[in-house]
Amino acid sequence: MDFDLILRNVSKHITLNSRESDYFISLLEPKKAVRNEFLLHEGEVCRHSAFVTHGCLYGYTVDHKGGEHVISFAPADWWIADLYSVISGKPARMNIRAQQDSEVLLLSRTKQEELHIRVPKFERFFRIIIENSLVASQQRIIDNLSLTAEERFRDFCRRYPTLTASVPQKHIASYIGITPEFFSKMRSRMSRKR
Amino acid sequence: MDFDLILRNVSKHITLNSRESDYFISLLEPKKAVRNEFLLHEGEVCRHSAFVTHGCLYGYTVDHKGGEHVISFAPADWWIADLYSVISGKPARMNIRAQQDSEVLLLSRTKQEELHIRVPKFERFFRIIIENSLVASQQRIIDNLSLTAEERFRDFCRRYPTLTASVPQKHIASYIGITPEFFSKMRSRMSRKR
DNA sequence: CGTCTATTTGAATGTACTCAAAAGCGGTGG
DNA sequence: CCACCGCTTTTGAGTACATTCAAATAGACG
Repeated sequence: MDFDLILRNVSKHITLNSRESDYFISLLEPKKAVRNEFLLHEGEVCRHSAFVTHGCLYGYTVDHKGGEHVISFAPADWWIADLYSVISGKPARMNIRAQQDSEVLLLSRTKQEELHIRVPKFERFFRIIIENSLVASQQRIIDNLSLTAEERFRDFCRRYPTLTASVPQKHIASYIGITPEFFSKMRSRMSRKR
Repeated sequence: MDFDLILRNVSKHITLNSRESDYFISLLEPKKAVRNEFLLHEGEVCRHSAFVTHGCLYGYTVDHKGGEHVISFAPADWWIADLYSVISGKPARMNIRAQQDSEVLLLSRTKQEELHIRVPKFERFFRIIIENSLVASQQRIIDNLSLTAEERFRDFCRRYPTLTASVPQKHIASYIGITPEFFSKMRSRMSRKR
């Protein structure tokens, strides 16, 4: 069933009875996205969080010189959203796109708030999810400040072995904060040395 | 009173009656720290979140080459902790120190969990606090990837006008991700140009 | 005052970027 | 099934932004 993955994801942190599960599922809106389709364009208000059940999405921003910066990858079993926009109701700064044909479950902020009221355990669930994201986000800041590009790349490979093979190199380059050209040179240097 | 600031901080997101306020306050442990005192050493387990009532703390990591990287500043009315360590119970990667003589209110993770159970509203409070931190943290990643050092510095001045004057330049340099030497040159270049 | 740390200045260097162009690769249509 | 088109990756030359190391100067605190 399509909802198995998300229910297992939720049950890592809180325990639901079947009424609660059913209610939760009733709030979710399944959606398919084909390769390269946008789930969110910069400038729109982001009204949903997306849980990925199949495929992979990614979020990126565009700077004032037109450079694209990949902020996050969301393979199956991950959540993705422009949290800034979701929280504030202001236009998103991020674009969210499907890297491959993908399927997601959308949870609107409105329904999420209902959920918090009807099943307060979910307040806890999302607190924990976001705590973990914050830890990861802070670690990424530390890594960007203290590691070389090569070390950041090795780290990326260790942490996301699946992604390393399946996403275009230029997206990995962008994620670790270097240009695709430099990334290519770095890789050939790395393989030459060992 | 010493607890006014934290109660006003809490009331930005949830509403407490006086019994709840009193209970909350009873969980807090006031602590003074003199200039340069450590509240947390890297390697220790971080068991508390600290709310700053007076003064200013900062958190930094040390990389394998001995370089220090300021991760966050916490002036009055802010929270600070090594969240990674608090959540996981593993040794902290961060050091937390007082920049000036400061006063904080400590909330241990254990008591925080009690609090979540006895007054579930606090689950909501901390979710919101952490959501905001995550947004800020992601924005910092974006800025580090897309802005020049000079732009990051201007941004820093806009966002933390108070800190700009009161913390040593080398800490600002570290926070925005450059060396103190380059920071100094950059500043003189900036003032020469305008 | 004197000491210690923070800041400034300078010269040499390195890491990563830009721009340009070639090569590779995948998907699509004839 | 092959040829072509567009996009990704590679390669190279020149450059810029920021670093390192060393030393001088300035500030803060006891």
